[in-house]
Amino acid sequence: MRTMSPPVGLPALAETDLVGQVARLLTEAIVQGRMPPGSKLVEAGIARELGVSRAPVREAARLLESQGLLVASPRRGFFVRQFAADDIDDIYDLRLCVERHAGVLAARNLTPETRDALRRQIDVLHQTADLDDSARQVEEDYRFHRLICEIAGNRRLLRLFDDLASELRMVIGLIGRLYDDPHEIARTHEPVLAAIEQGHPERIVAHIDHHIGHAWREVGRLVREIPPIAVHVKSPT
Amino acid sequence: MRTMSPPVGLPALAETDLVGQVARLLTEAIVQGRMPPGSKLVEAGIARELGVSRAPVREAARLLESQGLLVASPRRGFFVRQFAADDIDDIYDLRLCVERHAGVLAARNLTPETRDALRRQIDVLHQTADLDDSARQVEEDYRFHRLICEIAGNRRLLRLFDDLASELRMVIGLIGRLYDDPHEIARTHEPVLAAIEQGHPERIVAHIDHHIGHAWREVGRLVREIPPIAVHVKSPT
DNA sequence: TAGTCGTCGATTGTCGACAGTTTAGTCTTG
DNA sequence: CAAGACTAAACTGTCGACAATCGACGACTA
Repeated sequence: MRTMSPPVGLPALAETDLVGQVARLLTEAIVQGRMPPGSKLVEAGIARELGVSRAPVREAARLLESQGLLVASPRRGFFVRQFAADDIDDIYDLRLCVERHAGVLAARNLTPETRDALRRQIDVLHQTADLDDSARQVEEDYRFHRLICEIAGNRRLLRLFDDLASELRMVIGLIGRLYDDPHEIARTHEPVLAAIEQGHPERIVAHIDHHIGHAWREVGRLVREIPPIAVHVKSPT
Repeated sequence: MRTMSPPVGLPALAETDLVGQVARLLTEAIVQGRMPPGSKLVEAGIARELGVSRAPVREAARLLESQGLLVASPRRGFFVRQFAADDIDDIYDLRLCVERHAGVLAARNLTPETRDALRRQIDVLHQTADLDDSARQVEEDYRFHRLICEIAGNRRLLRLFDDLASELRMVIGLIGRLYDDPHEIARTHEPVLAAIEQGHPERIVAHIDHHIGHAWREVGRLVREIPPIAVHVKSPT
């Protein structure tokens, strides 16, 4: 009798994963603000819109639930997660914790190739700054930070970063525009990279603290300014 | 003026959340090693055993998938996650990152009550050490570390800790017994608490590093000793 | 008129069924 | 005897259906 070989993490050849596709679409809709926080996810509606039955939609919703983008309220359905000011603080606090660590690890693993990748991404940030495309700017910003986590070489850390980023994208999306001066933001990434190249843990942490701390304060301020997050949407509590 | 039904202390009616119950049972079975890593989750089997249909089982499986306890292999089903030595390193690395941060935050938020709670938990650890109940010992150990994360006051950080703990319990469960001298382990928690009471971030980090680093090396060694866990298991019983 | 109760449409939770795929076991062939 | 082909059983992915429940609205009462 042969032992059945369990999955070993190779990229699935055929992307026939319906649940995965639905999950991706839902995630997109949520972080882009098309499904605002507090709004109800009507299973039948989504299913009809996508031309599938409710089963895959519910399974996808469970994935997002475990990821924190949706909250399940028994017998009332799934609702898009709402963020209070506390949540912003929790997220940024954790992000700070994660990125500090990632920065130190990245410095340890840095190769000429990965260093160039980081530099190129800063170039992209500068180029994007001219486009006046806020969403794109935020996206490229995250890509830089994500690169650091990739270089750190801890897959679980990377996944955590992605989860946090989803939530932050969602918050930032509903704030509207974030950057007053995209070029300024692009520049503030440079000392972070410089510190990583130098390799002094203390300097790395200090610069990351400064960089992310700034975003934290900025987002926190905006969230507190616009506390009534809309809306006529039905909330689960 | 609105006449809301005045709260009369009724214990929120029994959780009829079938999916949640199934998820809890599956989690338990996995971390206890009754469903060994690599084994296949046969939906119909689980469903029959629990007296439900496959739909709730699949939804529960999606929750565990997003949590990392199961991996989905399209058209082949769900499998209990397998851990390689790399995974152990990733998990402990992240845990270290998280607990350092939690320790510093906990020191900042420490009150007489929370300090006493930590002390009491160390007492429990010493008492449990006499029982020669390895599983219980591991559980109480985690409870101490979890307390620190609770005191830190970041809900997302706490959830992350719980997720990591699930995975670690699973690994430790299949290693078998971990503690040579439970009393020794209990004692090693004391300097951590002392550092938190003192409140010097550097001391806190240093002691947590020492404490968790020790576990990391120990578990890593054991995992490398028993590398490939051959799986002939087709379905859990 | 404010608050409560009853009714009805809308939605969720769960189930059983079916088609298509994977797996295990057997047989064939070089 | 090993490797490959073939067959049957087992399993997954998805669907549609149905009962239970929720939320909204209007009728009723004090």
